[in-house]
Amino acid sequence: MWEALSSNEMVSAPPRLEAFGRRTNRRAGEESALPHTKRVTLSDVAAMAGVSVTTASYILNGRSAEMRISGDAEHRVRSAAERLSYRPNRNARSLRTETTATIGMISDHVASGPYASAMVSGASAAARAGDHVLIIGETEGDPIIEAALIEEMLDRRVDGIVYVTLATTQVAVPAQLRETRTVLLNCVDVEGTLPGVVPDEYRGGRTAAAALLAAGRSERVFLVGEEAAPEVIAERERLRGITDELASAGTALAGTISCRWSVTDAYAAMMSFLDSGGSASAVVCLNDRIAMGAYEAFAEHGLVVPGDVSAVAFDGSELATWLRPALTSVAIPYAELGSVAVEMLLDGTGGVRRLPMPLLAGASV
Amino acid sequence: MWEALSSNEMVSAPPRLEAFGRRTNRRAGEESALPHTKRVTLSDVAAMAGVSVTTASYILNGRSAEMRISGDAEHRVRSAAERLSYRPNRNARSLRTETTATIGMISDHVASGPYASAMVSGASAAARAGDHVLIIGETEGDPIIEAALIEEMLDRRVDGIVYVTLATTQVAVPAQLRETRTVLLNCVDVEGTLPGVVPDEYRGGRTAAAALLAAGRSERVFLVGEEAAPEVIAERERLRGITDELASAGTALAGTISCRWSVTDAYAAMMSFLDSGGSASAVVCLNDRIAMGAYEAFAEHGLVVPGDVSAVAFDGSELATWLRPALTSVAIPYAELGSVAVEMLLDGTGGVRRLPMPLLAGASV
DNA sequence: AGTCACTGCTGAAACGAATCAGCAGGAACA
DNA sequence: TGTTCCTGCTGATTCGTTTCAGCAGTGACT
Repeated sequence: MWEALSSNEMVSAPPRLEAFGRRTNRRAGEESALPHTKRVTLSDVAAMAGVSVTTASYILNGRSAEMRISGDAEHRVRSAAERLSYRPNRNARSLRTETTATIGMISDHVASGPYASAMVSGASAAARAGDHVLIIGETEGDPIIEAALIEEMLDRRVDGIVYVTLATTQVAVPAQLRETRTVLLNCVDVEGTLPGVVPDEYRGGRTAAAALLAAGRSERVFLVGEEAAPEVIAERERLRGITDELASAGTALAGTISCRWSVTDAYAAMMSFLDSGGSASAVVCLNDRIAMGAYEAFAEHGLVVPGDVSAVAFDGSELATWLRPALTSVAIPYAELGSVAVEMLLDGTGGVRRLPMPLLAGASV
Repeated sequence: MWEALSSNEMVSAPPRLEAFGRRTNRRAGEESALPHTKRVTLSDVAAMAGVSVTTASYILNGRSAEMRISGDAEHRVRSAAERLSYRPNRNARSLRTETTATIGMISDHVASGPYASAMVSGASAAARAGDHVLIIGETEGDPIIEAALIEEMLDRRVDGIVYVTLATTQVAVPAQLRETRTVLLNCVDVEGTLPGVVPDEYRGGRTAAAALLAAGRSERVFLVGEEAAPEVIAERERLRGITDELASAGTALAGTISCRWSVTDAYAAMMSFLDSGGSASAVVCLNDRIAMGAYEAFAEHGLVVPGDVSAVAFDGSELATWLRPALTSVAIPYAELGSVAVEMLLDGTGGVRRLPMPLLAGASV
């Protein structure tokens, strides 16, 4: 019914498998030690099925209807591909199509630190769901490494780049990023043009304050944490949310206990606050570690959480569940941030998305 | 002195830059919206320098001496490349050379969890140092995803794969991994053939025990943690190290307080131990979280660390420094594990390397 | 004058897929 | 008996590199 017209004198009978396995070794004496054994190519499949490479390509790319390929040919090609366990060479395909099914992820300290690495796995999962893979690179905050990594990714013709920062900040992104599709993750573009995704810190702030208000703690509420650098959005927005929520209940923060965002600093600051006669009915800690430091200071002063003093924090890390009593914390949805960023990249969605920060209820309020 | 012989009728005078910028747009009416603007290719560089593509390639690959290229031609090519800011297309190069300067990293839960993500950044840094990039994929422990990811990476012709597990285990790796160079990270091959790198858990165990002995705690020393699944190496080796070290001082473990490796479980187990009249001079906790749970139980029983009871643990996570008093912990060198794995991959080193687990001294002993 | 070696390059063929343009052969129609 | 249309394919080109094999031109030597 059909004629084999393939260039290398093949006729209908499919050659034996073993023969094929070897045929692909073109040059003699090239049995490399460890690396890739020569893999099956499309032309092997075509030859085995007795069709042209063109036809095989159309079939395997699902264009057989459009190209009016007979069911017979289709079946022969598919089973040949199966028997040879053919897998297309992505590099060759990419060269031709200018798409690589690859997403670059450039971060400052995300993968290294334990805090936000869920962004990586969220992104990785979403990439997989969209039939892409993730190339990652860490700049360690060095602009030179950053530039090199971006070049590297552009050289590999990634389909897009996710640019991610550990802290929720405003960033001036390197100009090269505008050469490809880019989505910002956990940061926003100073110029306001690039799409991105961040936690909704403002509403998170309101959530935290609302939790305290619901428990009747509206007086002597202190904020614990440091005023952050101007490019850090998180602190400013959270504070705005807290203030607004308290105001809506006719009250306000009693003050700020200033400290860096670490356990030991928070412990020290809270100790000196308490030592000097300070008294709080509730504290809003800017992250879970600060809350841990505060807990330690409370314990040392015989203060019981939540009886004597309530605490809410931000992050929703595992640490919050480890403390006794478990800490009520407004969570940063890291994994979701990562996956949404990748989805936006693949969809082509624009604008800045703000993801809700869910309240992780503990027993500290 | 030289003649321009390039195929497209170019003569010596380098054409204007702008002309080149456009020349590469072959088909008309193809100004795509966002994605890659057509990039400069090697033939653009060659044309501008008035040499053949071959010559340009040799020069830019540093083979000019070997190929006897004149300094003049070399200079012209290099400056053309510079002016056009030429960057080679990695896909095209990979297609020809069968090497991609890419390393695949397949993990079960490494990137997602906060614990071991430093392995990723260690690997990423080492990859960068070796002029490679890292493609990551998370299997979430699912063998189907795992197989798909490995295929994906082989399709992309990675130069090698780092196979990493969250827990230090013995694994039976998927057969496909043997198609490429593979290094195991934080796990060892059941068959014993694949190279890999793991923490030296046995010596880590000795280190932990030695720290207690040095402080004079040799009696009533309890192990806290659960007997792990048989494929988990960490627990068994640590225990062997602890036992041997104590034995060398003529003593032995007083017993095991069994619990899962989490804060709450450890707290509960330690509480019931203490409630039922148990008494320890020291505890060896199989990880930092267990120690945190133990701390909480000690505090509740009015026991002071290290006065009443000493504690050492394993992991060396940040948590150890957050506790009061700071926990003495035998650290898992995650970042180093990651970088060593990549280096082994690039070097071609074989065998299983065991990295020392440094003692992170706190104030708990 | 003829051979030779050397210098400084170049043409063309890969690599593995995607895709445009077209071509036999048969059926349908005038 | 042509012409046209449809079916079911295929050849050749392209993507951007690397690299093998070879080729003019020059000077040195016999």
